[in-house]
Amino acid sequence: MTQENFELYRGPYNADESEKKILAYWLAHDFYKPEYNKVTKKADTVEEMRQYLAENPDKKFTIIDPPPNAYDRPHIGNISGYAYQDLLGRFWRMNDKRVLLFPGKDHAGIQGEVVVLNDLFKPQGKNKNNITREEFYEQTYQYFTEMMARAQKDEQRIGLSADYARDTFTLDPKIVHNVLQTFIDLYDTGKVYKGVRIVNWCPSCQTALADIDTQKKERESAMYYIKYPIKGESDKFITIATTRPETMLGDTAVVVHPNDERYTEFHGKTAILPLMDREIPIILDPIIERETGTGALKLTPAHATEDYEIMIRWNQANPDKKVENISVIHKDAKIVGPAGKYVGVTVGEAREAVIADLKALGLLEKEEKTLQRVPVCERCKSIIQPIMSSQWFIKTDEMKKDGLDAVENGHVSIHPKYMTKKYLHWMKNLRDWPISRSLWWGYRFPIWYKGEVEETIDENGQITEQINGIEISDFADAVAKDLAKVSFESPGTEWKQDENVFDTWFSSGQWPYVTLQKEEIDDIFYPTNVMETGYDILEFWVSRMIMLGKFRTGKYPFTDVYLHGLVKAGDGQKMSKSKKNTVSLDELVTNYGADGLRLLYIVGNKAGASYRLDEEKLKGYRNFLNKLWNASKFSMMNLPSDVAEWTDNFAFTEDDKAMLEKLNALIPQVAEKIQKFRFGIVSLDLYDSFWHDFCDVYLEAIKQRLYTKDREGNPINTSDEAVASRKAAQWTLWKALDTYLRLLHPYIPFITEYIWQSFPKKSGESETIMYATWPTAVTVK
RNA sequence: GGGCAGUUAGCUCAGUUGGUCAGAGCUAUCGGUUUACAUCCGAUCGGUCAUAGGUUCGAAUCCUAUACUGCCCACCA
Repeated sequence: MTQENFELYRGPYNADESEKKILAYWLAHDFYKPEYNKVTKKADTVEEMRQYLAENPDKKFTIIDPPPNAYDRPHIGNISGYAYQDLLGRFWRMNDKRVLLFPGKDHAGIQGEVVVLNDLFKPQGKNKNNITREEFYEQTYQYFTEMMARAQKDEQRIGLSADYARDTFTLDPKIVHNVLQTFIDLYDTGKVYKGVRIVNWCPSCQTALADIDTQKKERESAMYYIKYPIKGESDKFITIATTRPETMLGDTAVVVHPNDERYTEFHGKTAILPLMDREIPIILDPIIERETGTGALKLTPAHATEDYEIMIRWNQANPDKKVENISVIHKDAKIVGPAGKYVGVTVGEAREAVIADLKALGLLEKEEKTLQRVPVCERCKSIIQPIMSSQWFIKTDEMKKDGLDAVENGHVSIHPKYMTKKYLHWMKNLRDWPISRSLWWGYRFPIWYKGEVEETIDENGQITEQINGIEISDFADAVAKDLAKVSFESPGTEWKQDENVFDTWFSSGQWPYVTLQKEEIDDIFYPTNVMETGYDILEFWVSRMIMLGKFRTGKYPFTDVYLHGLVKAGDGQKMSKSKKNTVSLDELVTNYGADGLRLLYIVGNKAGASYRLDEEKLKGYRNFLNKLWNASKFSMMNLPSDVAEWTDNFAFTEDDKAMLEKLNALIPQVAEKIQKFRFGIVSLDLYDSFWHDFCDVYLEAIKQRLYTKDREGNPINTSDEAVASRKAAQWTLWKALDTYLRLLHPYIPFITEYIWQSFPKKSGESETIMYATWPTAVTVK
């Protein structure tokens, strides 16, 4: 690569063109690899790197880049993360560390599946009913592979100096195997179990949905007030209010607030469930709002999420007076179980019949019109039925201890600090983690059944599971009866694999070590140093990485967590396609340069704080790049090519000394603040110092000393004194610009590299500024 | 309802161990420059740092309360 390619052309700085040239230069070398050896100026072998880092364990710096959704180009928010990750990487690289930024792409579970069903399969007239699971997986994998290549280009364009040769997809076979191994380890150590739990069930898609996969829809509905007689007191009733009267068939209790005087007389008594004539206890829970409805809640634990929670709470506090749950709605949204004459009809039909029968009995006190917000399936808009279903869980009681220990005892620091409270609050309230999802796109459970698995509801409303027609009490029972196995491979042709896939967070929660293990460099780079991500996934992702990392490797996966704020649209609103306030990455990079955009992400911003995509600021940063460009051109017009080699005692003036002193103060300040994750704040000082101290003050002050000709072209400054003064100014100018370029490189890598290419350098100096060393103070005499 | 933040010049925001911290950029007004600068430079205007108490020799900075704003979680029987 010759210098002609990087000449300081006339006119304003053209960021787009210049950055593309620099990117091509970087990518043509091994600069992004931690194997790069700045002494030999080529990449070591992995073994040489291993050796070197074994002898110099403090010389490594690792960030695992959060993998964005592979099916799309990274959005403005993902890109902002890269700016911070890359800043840290470049800073430490200049500070003599072997830096590994590890890129990846996520398969994105349910979101990914929805996208391919709409964008890939629907246009072909295909859906999950007319293709096989294998076809689906194969085509989707192919589609994702193509999309990932595109996403990688965007990462490169923003300047992320990641080791792209190691770019890894979450469904890479090696990763899959390793993630499944973790599940098997969890199973072997008794930390995973299959249990019955309430889930959001979509009767149309025939799948369980995570809360996040549901939407709320408003609809006209009626509130029914139903009188439940009190046992042994024929003239007394307790009235409940409900919008879903059909669920009363599964009622197992009535709940009131313990301090509600209206119901004190019923404490400990029993109500008679109308229509079913079932005796149900009246229990207490302070979560009940006395003003809502009648202040008395009918409890249907099998078909209402909150009721289920109340039941769990009550049963834990009252083990001797446990409340049952009774299922009366099946996966097809029809009535089943101990529901008498209503069995077999749909939920809607059951509602009408129940109301009619209550009226006939005189137990319907009144009904009122009301607006109800019902959960619907995000995909097909069907109304969700909460039902009991068998799901896989991870026991979190022990992992939770690790999760707390990591942060409470300072093994992992969270920036900003106040987010620690969010984390601990979430961790303390953590319950067992349901990890199965009824999807096709993801890691299928390494669980095999000998025959079909069926879930049925018996005459008592209890879920029972059968394999090949044989009833089993739980998974361990199935294993004991040789009806189920945990294994990577199929145990035989008659065995069928569990239909579920893992929750995406189960796999991405293992990302720091599975990536490094795939490359067989985990012994070198694990644990990593920093996890840099958005604060919105602190609980979802960071916490899981900490717990699973400790479980699987015995070590916490990183020491610092930096949480960036979210980028909002120019109007201060959250960016979303539906609001039409998104801006394309291409547009921003073309107009302001990747460097300009990086400055927007970083300058003046702090951890956890959101900020807006402000065009005015971007223009300001573009001007800054142009200022740097012009100041550099001016400097080089006035610098002899051998200035870097000068070592004389210079005749410094007060201006020179002031400039060098300013830099001496700035250098450690920038380094210190970056190490404390305060790089956004200190960049203001750097920005200001360059523009003001260097351009406005120093450059203007030395112009008269630099000139060798006047306006008419006559020689000036020819005396010995003037020559010595010019020399001091030239050297100071060179030293100052050299220092600013280095200090600025982690923030604006492209333009600093571009200038560096033509900048006078000492012999033996790094060809790329990426491996130039962080500046040190100059002694001024 | 629970949790976490924010409230500083017209606008967007800095100000982390309480003592040159009352700031930056943009905007506005005025002046200058064009042998680096789609310009750039200099100057000016502008805030009782949400409100009320408290701690302190001293508080934008710590504590309490109040009022707004935003985000996350739960829920609406």
